[in-house]
Amino acid sequence: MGRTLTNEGDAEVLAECLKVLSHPLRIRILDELSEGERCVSELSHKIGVSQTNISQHLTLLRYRGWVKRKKEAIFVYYSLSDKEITSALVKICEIIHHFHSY
Amino acid sequence: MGRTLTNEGDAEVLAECLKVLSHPLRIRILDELSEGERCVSELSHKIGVSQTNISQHLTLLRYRGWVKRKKEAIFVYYSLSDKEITSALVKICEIIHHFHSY
DNA sequence: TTTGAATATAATAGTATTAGAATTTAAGGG
DNA sequence: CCCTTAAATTCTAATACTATTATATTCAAA
Repeated sequence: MGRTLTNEGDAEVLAECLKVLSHPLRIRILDELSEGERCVSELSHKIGVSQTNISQHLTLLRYRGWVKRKKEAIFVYYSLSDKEITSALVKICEIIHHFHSY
Repeated sequence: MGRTLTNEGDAEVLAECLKVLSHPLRIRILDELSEGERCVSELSHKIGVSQTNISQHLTLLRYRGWVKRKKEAIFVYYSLSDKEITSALVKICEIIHHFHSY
């Protein structure tokens, strides 16, 4: 088995991507969206944090390509930008799980 | 497909684990160690950052269970605490890669 | 066109991370 | 012992993150 990453830049980019996932709220948002699209207030209620805070995290997730936005009347619905994100999360979960039996 | 995480606590723990991996230097350290065990000064030279800094990140990686330490004479050798960490990194890399074509 | 609900933005403040400098500990060779 | 090298620790300054508060925007309904 050779080296995981070919050049230095990859580590930077990978780290940045992982950092987006390294927040409990963002994980829970993605987790919730894996069930289907949700509007901000739904997420806010279900997860139990302020609308403002949810909105900020959604902005970051959208900016980094994890979720997409759909405005409908007065509501804004968010959903996973890719169907496979759910299984990706599951896989990452399992991998981490394998080393840290929590 | 159901929910990714069963309860809230999981998101916290998963986030903490991912946070450890969310730093370019720590990724490069794990990457380097996937080739075999290395002492601190080797890592410092290869990666090109100060011994102090490498040492700090190694301490974190060890504390969180990613690497192990072996003291030999005046040197301290670090290695992956689990052989499969390399393939885990590769997998996570591929998963992230799939969404963010970098 | 005023009101109220849903969302976003801006500014702030507190906290956490990080890197670097200096210091300390540990070990071996003279 | 003293000196040197390797590594770890401590402290500090700078920066980055996060949550909160307050304010603004958007839209629909009355």
